[in-house]
Amino acid sequence: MVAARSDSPQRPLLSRLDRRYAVAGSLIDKNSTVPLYLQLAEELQDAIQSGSLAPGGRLDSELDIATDLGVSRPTVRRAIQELVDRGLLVRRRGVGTQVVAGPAETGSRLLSLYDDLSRDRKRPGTQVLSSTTLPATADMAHRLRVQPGSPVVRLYRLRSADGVPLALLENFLPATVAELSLTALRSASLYAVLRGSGVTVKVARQKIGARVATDEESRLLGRPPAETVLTVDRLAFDDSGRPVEWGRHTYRPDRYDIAMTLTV
Amino acid sequence: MVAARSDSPQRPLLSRLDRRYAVAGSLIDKNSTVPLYLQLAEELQDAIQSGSLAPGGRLDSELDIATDLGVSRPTVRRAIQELVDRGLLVRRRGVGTQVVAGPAETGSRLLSLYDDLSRDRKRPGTQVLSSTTLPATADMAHRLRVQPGSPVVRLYRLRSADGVPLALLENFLPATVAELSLTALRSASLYAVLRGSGVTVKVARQKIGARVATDEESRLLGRPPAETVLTVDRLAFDDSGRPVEWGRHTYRPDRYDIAMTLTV
DNA sequence: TAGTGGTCTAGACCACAAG
DNA sequence: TTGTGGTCTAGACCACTAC
Repeated sequence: MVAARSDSPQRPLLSRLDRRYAVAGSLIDKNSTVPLYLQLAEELQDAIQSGSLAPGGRLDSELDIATDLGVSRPTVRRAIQELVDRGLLVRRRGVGTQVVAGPAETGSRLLSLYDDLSRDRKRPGTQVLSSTTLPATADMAHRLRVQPGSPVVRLYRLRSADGVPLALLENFLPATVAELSLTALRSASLYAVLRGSGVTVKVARQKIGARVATDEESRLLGRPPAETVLTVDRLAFDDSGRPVEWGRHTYRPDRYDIAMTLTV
Repeated sequence: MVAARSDSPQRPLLSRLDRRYAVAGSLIDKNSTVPLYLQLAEELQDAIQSGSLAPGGRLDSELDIATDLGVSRPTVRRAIQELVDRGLLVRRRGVGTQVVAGPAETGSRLLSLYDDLSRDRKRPGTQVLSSTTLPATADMAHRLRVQPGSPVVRLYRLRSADGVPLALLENFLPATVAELSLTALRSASLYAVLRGSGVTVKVARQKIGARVATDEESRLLGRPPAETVLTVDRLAFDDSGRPVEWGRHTYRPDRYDIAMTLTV
């Protein structure tokens, strides 16, 4: 409701502002450790997803919101930009900011299958099929920027949702990157485990494709032979720009697809 | 080269700054219509992709760059943020900004297949197989936020690269959105044609999956029956947040995959 | 003409990492 | 302690849209 432009223009501007301002005090907490622009972004997202801000509806101007909330315009702009990046708002100069139509999609469904499943309340499970250290092939060495022959950890995991096999995850990591706890890997995503070891994944580049499953993949995924699989080939980098993980994943396309929001 | 921190710390700081400053004048043009932060972002991207800024290399601090170039720190921050979003740079507080390893990937490969192919110099071609207006089914009406039965344009196109069939593109648009020139569609992307009609696509939500091709798809794509196809199901919105296009696309996975960069 | 978002400035204080 | 990026302020001018 806050920052929602009234659809009844006959109501005086000032009283609308005043009414909102009375609520504004509870909106953002300047003493919180959470940045103001993130607090405001979350408030706006809640308002959109709860329907208080209807699709097609216009927000108040950035300056109005800033005045109402007692923050600066750049802070408001940054909050709005967050939601533009998430595909929930669109802006036009000379016009204003409007809510994008359609259902409020949830998270990314891009980087962590485990977290995706958790968010969808799907009860994720992980079976570590194999965990070995082997010398880097030329291909691995090239991708991971290590010397050929240097030790690389290979993880091979079967990810399931509600007990049904969903994906085969093959990952390669330079052995120098981290010691991995197999126990932890059963109940968390690889990136979460890495974070616990001080490795922060910041960027990933990936390619999505499709092909016919191998016999092994079909067997492990509990599918008839020669079915289709969705594939993801990913290289992840940490916060110093160094490659820390190369992943080749195959998904059952009858039970999973990759969702994303694009902004121009 | 500009803004590259020297790897030889014995060189005095001041002379490094002076040397860069001499170049700085040609770097950005304050009278250009191109925003300063975009000019700087392009300069930095060129420096990274040309190898002047090596993977793992550190940039000068934001304040140093701002001083050198004679712009404010927020402008420099915004330029750097652009490249962080593109997955070329990573930042750590207390440490600095570093270049992400790996080959400089080109564009998005996400929204416009036609533009992707052009960028890769692949000579894209389009055959409009069908262009009809039909009443909206319940499914179309729900997605496009129109009344069931209201007129919807259905486009069915075969996209090829260097003469080889690559993808089947089926699109539905509310007839009120735009008049589409079939001639223009043969030599441009749908979104480019829409833009010419005053419709600006700002946001799109899509799901990527895979399945076995239908007989018709196999025939049109010039493939044996029952091969795998990569599928994209997309809903696009214009700059007022209104749904303007629903697309169902199928790709030959042996000749195309979907590449993207993710940032956390 | 009035109002909107887009860009830019010149400061400030802070949390964090490293020496 | 020093330097880094992270956040925030309080202005300013502009291009564009709608009336």
